[in-house]
Amino acid sequence: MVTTFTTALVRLGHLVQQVFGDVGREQDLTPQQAQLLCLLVDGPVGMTELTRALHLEKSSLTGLVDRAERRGLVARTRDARDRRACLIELTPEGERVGALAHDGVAARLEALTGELPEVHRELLTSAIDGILTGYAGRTRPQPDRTPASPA
Amino acid sequence: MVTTFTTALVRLGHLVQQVFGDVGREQDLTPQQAQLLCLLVDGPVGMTELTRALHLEKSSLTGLVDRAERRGLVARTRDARDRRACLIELTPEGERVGALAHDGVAARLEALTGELPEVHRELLTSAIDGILTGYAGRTRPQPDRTPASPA
DNA sequence: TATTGTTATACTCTATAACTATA
DNA sequence: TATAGTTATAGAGTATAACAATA
Repeated sequence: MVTTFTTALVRLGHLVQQVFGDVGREQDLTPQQAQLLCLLVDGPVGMTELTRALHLEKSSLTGLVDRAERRGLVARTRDARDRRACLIELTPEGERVGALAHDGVAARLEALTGELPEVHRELLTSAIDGILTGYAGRTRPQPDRTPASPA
Repeated sequence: MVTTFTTALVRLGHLVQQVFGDVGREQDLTPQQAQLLCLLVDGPVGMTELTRALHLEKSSLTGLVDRAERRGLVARTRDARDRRACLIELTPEGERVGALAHDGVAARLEALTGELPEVHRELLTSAIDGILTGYAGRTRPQPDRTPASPA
């Protein structure tokens, strides 16, 4: 079915988006809201860190958080140490929905990959790890036109 | 850095989205337009087939094609055999930009994965292949609540 | 009747630029 | 001055429902 390695990667990317969309729809969340909630299940996160994790401009994130707050899923709290900053945390309802979304994504991906031998899973995990490390930092804000030289 | 396999898959999926965004930006395309153009580089495709490939409602696709058409990147042609249907094809400008986007995505992904041993690349490719086969068909339109039984 | 695609409508998502408040 | 976040604005993306044209 799939021919080249890069084609496989592209399709996998689409699949992951689709999974977030499908899972989000079950909880009446947009894919973006589902991703946001999944990021917050481990505890409060600041706006700046969220922009990096979601690859969004800060104003885009403001809107995303606004809508999630309006739906009663998250809350802003001022950071006591830096009064410019704020932390985004899940409300009780956000915790509930976020956990369902998080587990839903994990369950779907587990179901899809459950037949892979554990050895392969570990191998692939570390391989992906290396890929991710390679792209770290080279995101939009830096107009870096040397994609082939990691130096 | 990455702990679980599913987490790795999710991050890899986000990376692919990011690559489409970065590449698209260079050609002044939105990520969605970049994906559309990449799908059309092999030849004209009908609307219905595009909705499946992009996982969009038909009305959403109408808008996406409208905007791409307004930018002179694609053109609609009526299907002679079925006069309800139409085929979407790239304009000369769309061919140029689409090829740049397509090659840009491939180049970035190749650069990121170039250091992986060929054996791992093949393993990852076939693993993704299996994953994709598993999810095929079970998309939004069918409210199928049995994710574990491929029957 | 069913299918292909569009239109109307209402949100959501996103970026750029300008701004406020704090560091 | 620099950083954290918001506001204003404009455009793009998306889904639902109703529709037209063709099969």
